[in-house]
Amino acid sequence: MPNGKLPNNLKITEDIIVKERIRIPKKEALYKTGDPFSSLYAIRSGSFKTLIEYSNGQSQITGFFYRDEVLGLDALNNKAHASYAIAMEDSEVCLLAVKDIEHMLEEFTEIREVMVGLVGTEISRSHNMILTLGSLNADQKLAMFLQDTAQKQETMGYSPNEFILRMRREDIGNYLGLTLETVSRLFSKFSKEGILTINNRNVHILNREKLLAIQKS
Amino acid sequence: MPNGKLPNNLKITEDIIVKERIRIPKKEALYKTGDPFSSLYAIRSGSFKTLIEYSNGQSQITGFFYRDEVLGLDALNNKAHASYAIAMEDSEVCLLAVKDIEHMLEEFTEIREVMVGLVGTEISRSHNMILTLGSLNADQKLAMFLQDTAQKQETMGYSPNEFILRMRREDIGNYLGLTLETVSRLFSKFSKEGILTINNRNVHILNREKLLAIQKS
DNA sequence: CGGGCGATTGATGCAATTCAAGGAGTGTGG
DNA sequence: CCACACTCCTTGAATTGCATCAATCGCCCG
Repeated sequence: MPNGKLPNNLKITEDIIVKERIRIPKKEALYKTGDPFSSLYAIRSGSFKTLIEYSNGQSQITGFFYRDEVLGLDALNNKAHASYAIAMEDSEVCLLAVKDIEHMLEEFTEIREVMVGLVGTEISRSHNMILTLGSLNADQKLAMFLQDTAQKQETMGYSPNEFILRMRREDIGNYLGLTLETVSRLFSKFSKEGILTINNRNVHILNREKLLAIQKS
Repeated sequence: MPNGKLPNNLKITEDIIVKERIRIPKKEALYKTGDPFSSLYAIRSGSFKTLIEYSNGQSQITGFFYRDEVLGLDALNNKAHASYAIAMEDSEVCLLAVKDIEHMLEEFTEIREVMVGLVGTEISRSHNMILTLGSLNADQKLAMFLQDTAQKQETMGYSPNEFILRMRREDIGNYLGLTLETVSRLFSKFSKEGILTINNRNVHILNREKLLAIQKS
């Protein structure tokens, strides 16, 4: 499970994991800070952003999530969500209702393994984000973001070199610790350098080597 | 378990958790990137920093850890450590040898609860770090760091307002995404403003209110 | 007591932000 | 289906927060 995905062969009693689907319209919240930890959520279609609110009203996006990824682990700590999950487009999720997560872990080896994988993935994802925010410059950050997005596209079975961004410039900037203007300028710069073309939110990566070079510079 | 601590009442068969202590001298590694996931480590005395190495040779400190905190969760993902843990002073840790972590989880409800707590704490700690790195300015970052350190001191039963920093200015800077010079200047500035006194690594916080105000500004 | 690492402080530079204006795309209601 | 409004994006110019470069100081520790 390299990317926090649930395996397809997961067949669990419905009493433990309810495969109920729910629809979340664009811009609406799947969960909010303080919501009790009642479920994990596997994305079946669409995409989400997760964000933390800071006490002065600002907020920080902590991740973008796509099909087959799992949301909600931030509530493990104290049984309440510590962040918001907002749909970036009309989306569908499967509820993995956790009536009692300890109970669930007790019963099924399969679930245990899955949970350890999911949690491990989230930890390493977060550490990677700390690395990005803490030590990369703006060019490197955006290059990293694009590589990451490309890879997620590929994982979903789409072309890694041609995709639609689901979020605004402002969100990308917030996520990377930059302003929306800087993000926009970087897209223009990368475009001039022949690394990609960008029309509104349609990205076409032309030179992945160069992107990698920037990221590692 | 608000802070990733192991409860004192933890009594588990030695076959599962070996309470063996090992000593790690200052500057030496408890584990390195790539080391197989053989144990978790509970700090019994001393302190550690954890860091990720970036492909170009730079590194990013992801956390500072003190007595009763647990290290090693970064290996959950793929059974190998993704970071370094380096002792900042002569330290002692208890090995929580994980011969088979799934097996361990299977046997003991207590361990399951502890693990969920530890893992949840690490996730929320990481998210908090993303928030700090992504959206705070230099003053706010250092204020946050000092508050955090003060709180950890208090948790350990020491005065939250008077403590010794175990790391160099360079490490604080690296951790916060700043240079060592900026950190030094900020200490001087805070000192001039009567927020604290600092002599070398001895910190005395004089005005915690002001520190909080900076952090939330 | 001397060597060396760590910390401070100053001068300068630059990357990214801020402020500002205009343009382009999207959706909605007439 | 068009017009208007609104949100999002781009680009330029000025500003600034933090980094970089550099010199000196001072505290340990052998």
